[in-house]
Amino acid sequence: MDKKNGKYLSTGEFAKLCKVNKQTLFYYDQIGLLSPLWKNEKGYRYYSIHQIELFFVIDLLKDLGMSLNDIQQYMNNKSPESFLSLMYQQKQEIVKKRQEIEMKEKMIDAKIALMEEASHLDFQQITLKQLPEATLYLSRNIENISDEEFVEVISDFINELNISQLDSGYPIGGITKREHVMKGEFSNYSYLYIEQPHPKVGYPYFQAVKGDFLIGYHIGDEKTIHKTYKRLFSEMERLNLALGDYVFEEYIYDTVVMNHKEHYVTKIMIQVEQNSGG
Amino acid sequence: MDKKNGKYLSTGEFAKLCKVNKQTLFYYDQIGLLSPLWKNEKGYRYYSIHQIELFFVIDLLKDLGMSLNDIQQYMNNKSPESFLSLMYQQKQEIVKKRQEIEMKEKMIDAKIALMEEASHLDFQQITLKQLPEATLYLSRNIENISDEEFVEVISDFINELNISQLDSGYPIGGITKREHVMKGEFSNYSYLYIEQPHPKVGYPYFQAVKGDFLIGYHIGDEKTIHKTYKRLFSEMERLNLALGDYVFEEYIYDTVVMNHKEHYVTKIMIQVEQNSGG
DNA sequence: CCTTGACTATATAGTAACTATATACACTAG
DNA sequence: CTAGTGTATATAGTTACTATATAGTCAAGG
Repeated sequence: MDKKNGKYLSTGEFAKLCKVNKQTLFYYDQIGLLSPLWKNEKGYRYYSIHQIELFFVIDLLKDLGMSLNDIQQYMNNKSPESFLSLMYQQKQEIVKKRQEIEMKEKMIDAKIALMEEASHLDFQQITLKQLPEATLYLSRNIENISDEEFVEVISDFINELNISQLDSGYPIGGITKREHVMKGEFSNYSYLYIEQPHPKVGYPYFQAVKGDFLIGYHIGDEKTIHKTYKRLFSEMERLNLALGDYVFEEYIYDTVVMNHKEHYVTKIMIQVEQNSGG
Repeated sequence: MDKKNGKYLSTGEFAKLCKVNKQTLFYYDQIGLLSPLWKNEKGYRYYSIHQIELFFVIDLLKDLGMSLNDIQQYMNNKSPESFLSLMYQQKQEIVKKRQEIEMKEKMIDAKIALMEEASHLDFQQITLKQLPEATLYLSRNIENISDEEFVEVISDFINELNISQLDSGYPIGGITKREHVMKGEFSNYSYLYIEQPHPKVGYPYFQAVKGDFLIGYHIGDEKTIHKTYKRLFSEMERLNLALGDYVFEEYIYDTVVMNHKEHYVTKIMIQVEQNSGG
């Protein structure tokens, strides 16, 4: 693997092989990270073809998030043993990175699915649907809490999602109990939730009640949501339906895709039952 | 999902929730990427809890390699449609990223395997082994080429590895034909090669001849490799073996783990056959 | 022999996206 | 009313390049 000791590569040639800017190699030489095997009397740099391997390792470590400084620490202290232990370390790093990327890919998939679905919806329409069982991750109970507590809860909830890698990319929703809805406290949520399309085992999930839901959409600020609830209630009456145990609310369009509150869209899913005395 | 319109978050609180430096939020405000919902008369910033969603999307896009400038272009031009097309775009990006990471993980695995193996070797030992079939990716034929051509070939080879994602992390080796070895031209390689432990389909591979190999290690500069060949040849004579069709050479320890050429280790694998007139 | 063009070099400044530091004002608890 | 924590702005520093300006080198062609 060393046939042609005679031929060395100029900075330009070596840069092309490494697929980097020539300036980058000047820089690496300057900081002493990767210097050419020799310089001629005019200061011209000449790299050996073997140095490409070294560059590739530097590039790999860089990609894995190591700083040039840390890489240099290793390079000043090369040995098969230290390289091996470095590789074991980087193996752990890359596994974490891969898992993060896989999660982000799922998040993107979820956002695409949500947006595609939304694009085919008529927000004026009120529909009765039997929803399939979905797995939800819940916050702790948040009935009747104060503003400060609410912020704390949502912070904790988001932290849990981060730590346990449960941010599926689906919106965070709120669950309101029948008793609060009856009193007109539409936004007195009992729980926050996030749907888990690929549930992991070993976490305390809330299995969403499968069942019939009346689904409608509120367009505009949350403050006027009672109007939409009113429309939904009349529809329930028309269809001879009774309010079930829970109502689910989630944003379809929010600050991520809309500039003004008037254009936000909230999906309201009211659990319903056939009225006994039909 | 909007219970507590009353409570806003200060820069510090919001930063904690986003898991970033407070300064970063100042910076985002300054460049107009993410500004608080309102500022009070003293200049204090107040963020809505909903803005966390926006931050998460910014963070996601940033992780996927978008510049803050490009993210801002989107943010100035929000709509469900543009968000959807952005997500489709980013889906492609992340698939590429995932594949790259998977490849790098395999490279690290390969380097760990190689280093582990090497650490258990006695480089003085000459051994006779039956090697299992391995899949190799070959360069074009490079017999008797000039220095300049050699550099060109190795450049092309490395480019192919990059383009076709065939850099397995295994060392690049050289194959010498019997006829050149007989003439003492140990480094007049006929091909360069790289082992493919997880071969992809649809590429023109060279299936390494399964067979018996005499394996020895050369320590030091490639220039003195004839000495090691001499040792190997006497061993072949002692064992009554004849030279087979090919010899494989690859670096075990090189510039990546050693500082001086005297410590480089080259593995020499000579294909052998039982002498007919034993 | 001279010029042209493509290379090489150094030195310096600019870039993105923070990050740290210095200084000053605000608010809350004891 | 002061100490401690928070907020703000302004400015400088950081990493890993990247671009620009200026100048020397070299080989080929006229």
